[in-house]
Amino acid sequence: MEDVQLKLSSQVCFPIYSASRLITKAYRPYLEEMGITYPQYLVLMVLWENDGLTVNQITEKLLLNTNTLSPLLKRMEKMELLHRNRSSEDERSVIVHLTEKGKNLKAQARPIPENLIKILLTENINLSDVIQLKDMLNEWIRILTENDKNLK
Amino acid sequence: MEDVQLKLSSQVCFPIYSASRLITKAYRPYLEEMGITYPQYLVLMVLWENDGLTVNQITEKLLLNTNTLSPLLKRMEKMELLHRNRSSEDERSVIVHLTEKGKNLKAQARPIPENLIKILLTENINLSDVIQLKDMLNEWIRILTENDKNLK
DNA sequence: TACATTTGCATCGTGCACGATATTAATGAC
DNA sequence: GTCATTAATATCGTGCACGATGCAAATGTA
Repeated sequence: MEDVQLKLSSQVCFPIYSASRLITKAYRPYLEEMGITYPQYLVLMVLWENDGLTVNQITEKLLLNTNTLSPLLKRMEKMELLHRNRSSEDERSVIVHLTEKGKNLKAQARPIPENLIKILLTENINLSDVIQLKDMLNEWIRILTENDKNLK
Repeated sequence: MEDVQLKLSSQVCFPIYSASRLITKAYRPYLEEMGITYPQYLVLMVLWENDGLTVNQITEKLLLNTNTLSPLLKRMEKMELLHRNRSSEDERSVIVHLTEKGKNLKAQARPIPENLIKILLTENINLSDVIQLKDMLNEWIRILTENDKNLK
């Protein structure tokens, strides 16, 4: 059989793509209770850890551009999860602060990671496998981010 | 530091999400030459391997639903990459066939996987690591697909 | 053979992603 | 100080994803 490389089953990118979608889907029931989506949950995690970041600082942490984040933050502001204010020091920057409602969701989110990992850990995959996978993906992210920068 | 689990850096789902987006982005320059997107490339790969599948058979291979695939296939038909015809045996089914144009793209796509893997393989990550990662993700996909089915 | 159920596909609405482009503020060069 | 350049966001258009819903063909059941 020729063209083995063009077979879906021999590709590594397709499993990453599918796993990403399925994981987002697995999060959905938990996040739905909180009235948020997975990308919104990511924004909240960033702000729970470090409130008062600029839009640009959030883009760097989530590896998303402003053309994705601006409308997303706008929706979250409308949902009263956060405020957006121009920085007085640099009028170009927009600083994002959590509202009380946004802060309070943290308590509700606390059990989510453990619930997810419970689904994923099986007799075939243990925690050290997961950590190894995380490290490997982070190395790829480093490479791909670098590669992307060089194309511009 | 409490709430370590809610820190972005300690999550494994976020690297999968980011890596997926970055990989799609890395594919883009190659696919742009062919005038297609990554999901369209996936459909082509499925059909190159096995032409004349029904929409349902494609959804099973790509783990996508018809509400994603129907418009996608419609766009690809408009681009003259494939034809969609109702099955005469089962009038509910739609059978998808590649056009000559769609078939011919295979030659152009042949070098893509190798180019991508060249970017990803480094001194820190070798081919057996990649295969291990692929196997692990496929196991997760199996679990998550099962988990998703149980919720319905 | 009626009729409820299931199956295969499509449509609709919403929310990402992201390239391209625009806008305004800050910075740099002279 | 003037003007080009850069930086920080925002907007627009297009293409996914996906839950919810609709619809017609096939299947199952009494």
